[in-house]
Amino acid sequence: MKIILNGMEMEFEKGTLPLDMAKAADPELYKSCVSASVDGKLTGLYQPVDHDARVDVWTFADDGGRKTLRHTGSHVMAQAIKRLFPDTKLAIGPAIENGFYYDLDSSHVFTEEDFPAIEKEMAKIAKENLRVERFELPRDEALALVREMDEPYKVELIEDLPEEAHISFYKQGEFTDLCAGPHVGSTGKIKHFKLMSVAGAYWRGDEKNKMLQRIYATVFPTKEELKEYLDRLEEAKKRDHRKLGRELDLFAIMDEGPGFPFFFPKGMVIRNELENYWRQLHRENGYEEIKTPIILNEELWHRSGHWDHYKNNMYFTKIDGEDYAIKPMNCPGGMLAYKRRLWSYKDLPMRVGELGLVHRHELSGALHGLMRVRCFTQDDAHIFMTEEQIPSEIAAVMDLIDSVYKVFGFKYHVELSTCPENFIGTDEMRAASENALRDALEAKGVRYVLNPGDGAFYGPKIDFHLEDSIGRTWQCGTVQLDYQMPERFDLTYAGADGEKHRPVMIHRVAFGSIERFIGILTEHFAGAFPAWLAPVQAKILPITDRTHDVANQIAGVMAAEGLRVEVDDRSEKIGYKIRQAQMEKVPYMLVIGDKEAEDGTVAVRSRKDGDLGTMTLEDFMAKLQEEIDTKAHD
RNA sequence: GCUGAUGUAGCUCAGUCGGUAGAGCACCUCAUUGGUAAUGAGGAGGUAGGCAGUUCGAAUCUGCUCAUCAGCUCCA
Repeated sequence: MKIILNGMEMEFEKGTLPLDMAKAADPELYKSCVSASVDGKLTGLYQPVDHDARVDVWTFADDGGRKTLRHTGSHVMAQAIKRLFPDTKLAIGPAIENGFYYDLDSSHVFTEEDFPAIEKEMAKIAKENLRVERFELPRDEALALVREMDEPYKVELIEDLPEEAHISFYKQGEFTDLCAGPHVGSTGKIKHFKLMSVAGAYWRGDEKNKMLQRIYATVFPTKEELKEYLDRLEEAKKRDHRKLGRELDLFAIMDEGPGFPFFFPKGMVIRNELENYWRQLHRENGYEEIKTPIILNEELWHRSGHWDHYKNNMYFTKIDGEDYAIKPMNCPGGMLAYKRRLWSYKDLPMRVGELGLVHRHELSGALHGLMRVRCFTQDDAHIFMTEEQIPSEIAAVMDLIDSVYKVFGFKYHVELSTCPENFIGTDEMRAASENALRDALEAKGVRYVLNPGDGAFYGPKIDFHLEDSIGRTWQCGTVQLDYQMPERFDLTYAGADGEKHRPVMIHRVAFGSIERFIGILTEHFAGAFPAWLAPVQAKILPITDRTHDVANQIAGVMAAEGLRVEVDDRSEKIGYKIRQAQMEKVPYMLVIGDKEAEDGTVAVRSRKDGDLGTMTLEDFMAKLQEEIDTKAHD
């Protein structure tokens, strides 16, 4: 039969294993191969190929290889756990991004203290080097087997499969598990592993179901790769915005206000610079700005649909005996602002921005530093437009968001969420709005993940996701197309025909929330903010008391130009002052000794490149100003 | 909200068997006036997250509660 093996055309006997194909093709590949796919389907190295096919053999460097090794890792862990805690019932144990997990139901409550024992047993299983063997059973026999094994979760899984399905199992020594596979050939491959954490997880991801115990772990082909991964995690922890926020005195969340962040003077500098940038950008792109109240009466929220669909996340209050709500979103206020007068089609598209403070009652367990809070400021805007204007406005918003992320050097991915089950509009509106967003993505050639039913109750959305320091992604920007609110609020404009027409609207944010964005930014730059955002742009460090006056003069000149400077005039040695400024991640340090004081120069040190030598104050200021104006970052 | 873990000085942490707390950094004072990541000496700083309980005695054991961390669910 004819096989295209990793792009090479080759000839093999029917029934050859991908493993043997690799062996014949390339000894290097044979040594490092972990898995294989046949015609794009991941089936491993040990399922014979009996027809002409494209076979790709994967190493650990490939997704398929990683997935396969880690999947076997989860079986080895499950086997170890079954040996140590025999009454444990197994649920599911897939490979994930950086490792694998297994969901377990056990009378034993697993804690990290159990890890060494489990790891020891896993090492033993690796040493036993058990063959991992696949077998298939018809559905009824498979059911009988898992019933006999007393694995209720597996029974449930099989019961959901179609009658005629043939069900695959993998067996290694005394351990057998229902599993689609594939796996590596033997447990001896699972050598360099580590159990990471235990957590609860609902059976089948549904909070109405029983909560199982999930053990996270990882496995790598070599000791070095495992160590490198663990080191990288350690490094990433140092970038955690919660830690840096405290160390750099930017922001904090106190026990007295869970989910309600405080911003300190240095954090406020960053926040204000972001807002200045935002305002300028939006002015340039034809946006106006408004501010709507934080508290509005309850009736408004009935009209908007929030009462029916968002009540659980809202805070309420009473004023003069009347019911009021604290806004969880800015749109109803924006609707009222639009309705203040009649508009003409000539006024559209109307782009109205608002840095709006919203409050949402998030579940306590969901709170996470600045990333997930209970009050935050959205850099919101509502665009009111005619239907014809939809494509160009969506495209413009996507470009705007892209340009914002480019300024910071962010990579991001895009997701399209379609209307949810509780969507409040008609089927036509659902189709029109979903198509408009899909068309916009496709016209731009943007690759996206599809999330069916994840949109807002009033419409579908395109989300922009940014990564945090340990690879978790957070939704920041979003573009939502909405036919609903204009309907509910009876928004109109006068068309060229003199008749009233209904506008369509876009809800959109670029930062998402200023708080979350600052959290992501802090981790992205590891606290070393570019000069335009840095709370202190230059720190002036006199070497002795003799140069204090000159240092203060320099600071005065710079501050007069709007630069953010501090003078460290403590009687400490220069090395100590530098160390401290360096730890504060101040972009520039100006060392002022007798020499500089006499010449009227400054000795410049950059936090990144160290000593830059001596230059005139004017030259340094021009350089710094240039860096600020271009929003340059490392 | 759910599962598990954690909570000692501003920060990072130690504290054995239950006998009312200790270090480093930071802070303050004094001396030192120094050239690119830590000068030295001294001082101040804590109702042990909170509330109960057990005990002659609780940071330590128990219960409840609050907060945080990891994950699930949910979301900007």
